[in-house]
Amino acid sequence: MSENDRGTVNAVSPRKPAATIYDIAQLAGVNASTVSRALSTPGRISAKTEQKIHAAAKELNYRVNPAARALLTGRTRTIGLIVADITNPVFFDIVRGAEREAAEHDYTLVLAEFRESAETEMFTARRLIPSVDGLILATSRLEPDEIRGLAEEKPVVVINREVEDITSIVADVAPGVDQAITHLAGLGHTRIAYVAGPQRSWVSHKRWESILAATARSGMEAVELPSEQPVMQAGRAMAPAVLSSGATAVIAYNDLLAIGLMQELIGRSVSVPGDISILGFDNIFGADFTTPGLTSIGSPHTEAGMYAARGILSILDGAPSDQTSHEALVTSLVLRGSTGPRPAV
Amino acid sequence: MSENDRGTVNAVSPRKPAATIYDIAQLAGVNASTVSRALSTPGRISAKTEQKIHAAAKELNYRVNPAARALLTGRTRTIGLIVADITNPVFFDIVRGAEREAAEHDYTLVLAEFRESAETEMFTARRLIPSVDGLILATSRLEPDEIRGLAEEKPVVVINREVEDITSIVADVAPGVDQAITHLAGLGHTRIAYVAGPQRSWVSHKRWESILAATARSGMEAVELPSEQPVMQAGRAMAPAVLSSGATAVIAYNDLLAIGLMQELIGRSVSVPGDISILGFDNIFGADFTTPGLTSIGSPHTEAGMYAARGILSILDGAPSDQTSHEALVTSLVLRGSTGPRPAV
DNA sequence: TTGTACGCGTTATCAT
DNA sequence: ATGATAACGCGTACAA
Repeated sequence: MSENDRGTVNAVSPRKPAATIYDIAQLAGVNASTVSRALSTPGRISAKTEQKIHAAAKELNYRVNPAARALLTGRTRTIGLIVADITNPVFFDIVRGAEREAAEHDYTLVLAEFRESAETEMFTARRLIPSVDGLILATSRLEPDEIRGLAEEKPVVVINREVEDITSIVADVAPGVDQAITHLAGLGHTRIAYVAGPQRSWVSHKRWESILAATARSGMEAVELPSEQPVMQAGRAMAPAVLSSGATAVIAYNDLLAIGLMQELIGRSVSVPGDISILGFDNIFGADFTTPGLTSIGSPHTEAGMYAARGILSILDGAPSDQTSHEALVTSLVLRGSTGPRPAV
Repeated sequence: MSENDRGTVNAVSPRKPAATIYDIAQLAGVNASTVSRALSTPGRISAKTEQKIHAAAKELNYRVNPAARALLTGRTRTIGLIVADITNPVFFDIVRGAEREAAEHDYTLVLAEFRESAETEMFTARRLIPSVDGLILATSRLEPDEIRGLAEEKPVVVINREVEDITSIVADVAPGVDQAITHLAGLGHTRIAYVAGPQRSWVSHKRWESILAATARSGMEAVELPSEQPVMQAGRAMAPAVLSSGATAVIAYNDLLAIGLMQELIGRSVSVPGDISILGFDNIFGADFTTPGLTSIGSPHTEAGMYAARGILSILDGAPSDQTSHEALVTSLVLRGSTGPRPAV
């Protein structure tokens, strides 16, 4: 019954409570509303009292209470970013870009990862959406309708996906693929294999279509080889199919597949790029760890994250949300050692 | 003057405002406070009205307004994580662990990156601290006093660093190093080189001390070689020093150094592990991209992030904040192909 | 068991 | 130019 009963309270709060505008008002000898004005609408106040108020604020180490402000304004100055897998190297550049752009505009990034089903993703989105001003979905497995539903509550931007009525950030694959095919054509290759990603992957199809178009333009042949999963092990497993495809250059759906394939080929004493050239997509962290380094068609992931955050901010500023803005977001070829001249027959 | 003047407003808010407990109260025909109780203190309410309220809440798709709750309770259910560099592979596992643990307890992770000076870090911390319940500093360059100052406002936990009076999460290097040295001893090595990290790095010294102790115990020699920066290029530059050191096995301060060194050695036709064995620290993403794969002394980064978040939560629950809790957080050896028998002389 | 009333810190609308 | 006051949504002590 004693006041010591709730020992937990004491243990947490030798912390001094944060100063409020009332504390400042008292210290500066003015009204709290004057303090608020001095701090949020500078210039509307006599220079002298403004001085005093700022001095008092600094002395008390004042910073606004975001909750109080949010309660009134409805804005949290926070952007949520939901990714499937934080440790996927494709994502941390996106995270970085979004965080950078947010911080630039004095916004804060809230990050969440869903590792399971679309159900988990929806759960996560629902959990986050009340506390953010907008939501970025970096690799959503949600249905278009679900995404549009979220967008009715708060601004939503998707990355690497196209959803009607939703702002989406997608890098244009064509330039990078064109560079890659031109590069390979210049090296004398005439038959290309594409190790595809997951059947359901919209991105994988886009990449394949782009390759088809570019090879056709260069008078080359292209063949698509289905793979199991976009991971290294699956890449290794593709070696036989690749070897029997007759292709002298392989483009894999992503770098992990490419690296696995390359390791397996080298393990079988197939020279890369002597006997076969290998390219990946994404230019992930570590693509330069391999020997030879992996030539890759890279997307500007950081920029994608930045544009996504910027998209949220501009919707908050009143822009329509259905504009797809891939402009200025293009892939490009990153040349390393895994591509070389077509072997003499 | 017309009501169309503020066109921006219209553009943003075809969005329906979120439902409040008042909306639920009206729909269920009860008072708002009853709704609040039904939702936050289940059981204190007649089963029948509780049913009605929950039904109404579901129908209106109600979720609490975090700002309102935070204003009242002083808790945001949010944990801030500040890292120097999101794209450093050591960090995303930390991020993942912290996010996972936070989500587990219905907390949300706020992420911020400072890429510059300690000044930027302090600025970032100050920006974040009003809106979070606690702060994790993953690689702080702040002075101990600065960190303690932050800890006066909100719970603070540091990772990979020890600060007096501050909960710190540091993996115990010894077990991993012991395993590594035992492994190398078993392979016949007797002279080890340590390619050190930055002079000022507390972690690098710890690693060196641990190596010294372990090698002494095994009757081996160890020599420390200073490097410029913990990056691949610097690792490449270490090749001559390593070769002239007389060591048959090298442990690098981190995997990037190790990979750079390995690439350079292989480029000089030095066989790895035939002529020299190489180990790194951290077991980063991509350590298996190299040929041979890099043997590395790994830390459980995900767990570190989890423990850090858990530390914040337990301080919030009333635990003292000065307990250093490295228990159960130990390094271990991840064996790959870059280590092998000592070459015959 | 349920309703009433107040306060959290801030901004905005009045009035002075 | 500045002070007084209401309002944001929620939780809770108190009253009924």
